[in-house]
Amino acid sequence: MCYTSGMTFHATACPSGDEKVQLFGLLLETNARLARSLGIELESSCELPLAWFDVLLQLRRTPDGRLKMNEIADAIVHSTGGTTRLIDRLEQAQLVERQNCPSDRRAIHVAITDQGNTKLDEALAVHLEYLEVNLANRLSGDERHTLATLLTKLNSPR
Amino acid sequence: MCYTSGMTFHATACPSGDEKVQLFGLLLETNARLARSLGIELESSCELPLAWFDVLLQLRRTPDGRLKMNEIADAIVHSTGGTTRLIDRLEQAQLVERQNCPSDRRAIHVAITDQGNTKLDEALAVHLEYLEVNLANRLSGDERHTLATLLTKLNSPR
DNA sequence: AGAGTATAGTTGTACATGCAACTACTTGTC
DNA sequence: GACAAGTAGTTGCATGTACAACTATACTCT
Repeated sequence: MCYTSGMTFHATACPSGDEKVQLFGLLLETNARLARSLGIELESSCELPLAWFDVLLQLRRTPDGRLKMNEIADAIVHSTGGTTRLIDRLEQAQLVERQNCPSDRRAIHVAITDQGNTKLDEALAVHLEYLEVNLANRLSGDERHTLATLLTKLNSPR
Repeated sequence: MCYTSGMTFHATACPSGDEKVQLFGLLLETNARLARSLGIELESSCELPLAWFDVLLQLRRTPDGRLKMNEIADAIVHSTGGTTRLIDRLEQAQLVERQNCPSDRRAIHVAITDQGNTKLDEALAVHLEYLEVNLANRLSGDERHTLATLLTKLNSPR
């Protein structure tokens, strides 16, 4: 289809080659490759699954190292059910702890522990090295800035 | 940490706010959100899981609608084991079929069927509409072109 | 205050995926 | 031509995640 000029298969003018479709595919693929290689790296150097790293990083970014379950779920783009069990595992590994929220008895605060902070520092060192190879080597500072801008637009709601 | 000026927690100068770390996080997050929303869309309008769509699209892009197992696995960034079962499901749904490869008796050709082509056309219509809303509405043609260029660089091996 | 609705989080269940071990075939080397 | 090494794909098993149903708490409106 669409390749050999003589063939006309699908009446719909073959949108599989559409510029937007290709771009979207490229985004999915790039992400999948990078996530996979980073995951392997983190797992093998720190025994830290990428999802755990992501959680710890979100907590670190917070002023007091603490987020509610649903905030975590949203930040890491998981279901709330999935997040419950993910946090179960992180808590069992003593990297985070659940705390009651005084103002809302339904809510749970998830706080990073000292062990969690230590682990995260370790992982960040690995991550930074990874980024040197996989980001900085491929994109200039300007390009990274542009990419960040474009992704932000893409990511914005509505 | 790194936010309130008075706090100095981690001696490592807090790389969680590093520009590259943030960019990488943004990439993961953007991708996760888009993949999720597209997945929901495709599933609800076409009963087609995103992974199936991805396989069909890869096959469509090929001159003769056919790929070997390991080519598919690489293209969609799955393990070969995972790909085997994914193709099992697609074959059971009669969207693709396995064919023996005459020149290498270990290899299997996976070919898209007529039903697969029909389903893919359906899904592409939904996808195109989705892209109009989520891509074209947010990024101009130039921006999309730039994004494609940057992602290609990121995706390139080495 | 009470009824109804909304929200936070957990749990049962199903399923998709990765990894490692395996079989079958091919290729290279002597 | 036989043996070793490499490659293609499948399978057992473990695990991580989503979805939907559920419990418990908060909010709203009268």
